[in-house]
Amino acid sequence: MTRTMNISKIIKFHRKKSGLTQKGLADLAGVGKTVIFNLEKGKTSVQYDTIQKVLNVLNVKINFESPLMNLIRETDEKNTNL
Amino acid sequence: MTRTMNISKIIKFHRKKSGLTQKGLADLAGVGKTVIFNLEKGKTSVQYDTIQKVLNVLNVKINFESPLMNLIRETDEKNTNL
DNA sequence: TATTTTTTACTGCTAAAGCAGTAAAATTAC
DNA sequence: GTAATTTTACTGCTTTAGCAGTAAAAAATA
Repeated sequence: MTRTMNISKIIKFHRKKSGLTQKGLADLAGVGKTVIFNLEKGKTSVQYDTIQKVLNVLNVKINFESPLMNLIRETDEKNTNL
Repeated sequence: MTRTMNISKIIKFHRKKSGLTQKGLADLAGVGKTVIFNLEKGKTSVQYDTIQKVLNVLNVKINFESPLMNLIRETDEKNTNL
């Protein structure tokens, strides 16, 4: 299921559901406990790859949505790089 | 439409479709040109809010997907904060 | 209740993100 | 073809993310 929602709430909810403490999640994700604390506090000046590490542990996928999105492969077939 | 894809390609594609240069997009997003260059180059150690600024200009939404996602509002109704 | 665990909140430190400027390479336009 | 634009790539600089450590506040547990 796909929904638009702030990261803060998503992380906290999934962490709780996983029965993890902030420190526990941080260790599993390979980040400092401060990152989890800050994210759940609502801080968004967190590096994208750091957030990815956390969401990976929690089994949360990041998707991008736009009207043009489905045109990428079809019109730009040569861009197999990147 | 929703798809899982790397930010790099998404940004470059949408920027081109918008007829913007890297500098042009950077200015509209209020970030440095280096950010656009790095993002399109594939760098992921970019701050989340910085990416948001860029994607906002390009009309790209970030969604989060997980099996638990639809349970958030229902089971955690009091969390209207955050 | 008291005790343990967890969360919040601060610290000083190191590494690096983000910036503007410049210049060369590549692309596009004429 | 040349000229203009755009992209790539590098600078030095300032700000800050992320880290571990500590401690107090809050929450959970016995």
